[in-house]
Amino acid sequence: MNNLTIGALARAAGVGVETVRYYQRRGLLPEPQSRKGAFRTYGDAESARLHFIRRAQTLGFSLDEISELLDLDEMTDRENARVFAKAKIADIESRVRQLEEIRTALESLVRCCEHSDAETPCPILHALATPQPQLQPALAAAKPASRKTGR
Amino acid sequence: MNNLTIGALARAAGVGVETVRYYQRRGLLPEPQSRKGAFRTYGDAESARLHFIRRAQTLGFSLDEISELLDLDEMTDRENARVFAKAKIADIESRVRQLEEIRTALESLVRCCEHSDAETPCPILHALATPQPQLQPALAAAKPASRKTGR
DNA sequence: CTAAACCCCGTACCAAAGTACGGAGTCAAG
DNA sequence: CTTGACTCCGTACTTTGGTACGGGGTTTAG
Repeated sequence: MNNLTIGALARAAGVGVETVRYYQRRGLLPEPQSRKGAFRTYGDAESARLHFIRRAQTLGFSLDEISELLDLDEMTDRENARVFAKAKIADIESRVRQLEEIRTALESLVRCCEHSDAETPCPILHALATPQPQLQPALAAAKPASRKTGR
Repeated sequence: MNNLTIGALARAAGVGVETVRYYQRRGLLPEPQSRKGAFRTYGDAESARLHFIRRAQTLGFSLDEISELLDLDEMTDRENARVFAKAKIADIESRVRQLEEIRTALESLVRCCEHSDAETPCPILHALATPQPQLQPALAAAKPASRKTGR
């Protein structure tokens, strides 16, 4: 319940005031009811939400997807929430697997070059890009909208 | 060395022809020298590169970052490549850690709702968004450019 | 009480990553 | 040798996720 103004909230999350307002317009952050005089005040809940949004974003989730993730929290339909959450988990696991493949390749690159400063090429990333079984958007499970990869 | 036209290449990666051309303009894909008549032809190298780009993208890397990753492959300056690669590895590990936190939270959500279909709220994501120690862009380590999170 | 710093709200503008379109040339099948 | 699908190239438009600005009002430190 630490009462923050929009500016303090924004600063705490390392974003601009305008960004906070933008998220409010998008419905990612609620417009708070509490006010100190004419100014809105924000508490820990909003702050946590904002931090979550930024974190999820750096991980490649779009604001729409983040919206879905946040909605899980308020869902009253437990059955549905479970299904949804499981889809998200699968998606996340797939991301982790792919990141680890890339990391492994980068590690080979580092090791490969460790003791030689030759100028021979060292095509590691080549191995990386092998025929992945075509990653399908597990995220769009419930809503078929947005991203169309094929055309 | 399977000779593909741009259309076949694009289809194989699940993108549009325009996207391939866009990547060429950005320098992510080379414009091939080989031609069959008046039409350019593409081989496995280009195809692999394209697949890699798409994969990295879904993981939240920007095209500029992907460009850097791909450049590692061709770098002759081993010393520099090593440093660069290590920074990328650190970044990837941080991403993985964060993804796993989110997964853990989602799993709690699933378990928490497993046996109760009550309508009480179940604020799991709340726990997720706890005061993360301010994620700094490890990616911008070598080049301070682009993303300015603070203002 | 006043000045600096901050909020409110609206509209406009921006960069990244495509996507669409259109006219012209080309290739391959029938 | 024509027809349909595809390529080439250029320019223009779109969506996403913000930023910037400007004209107010408000707060609070001095």
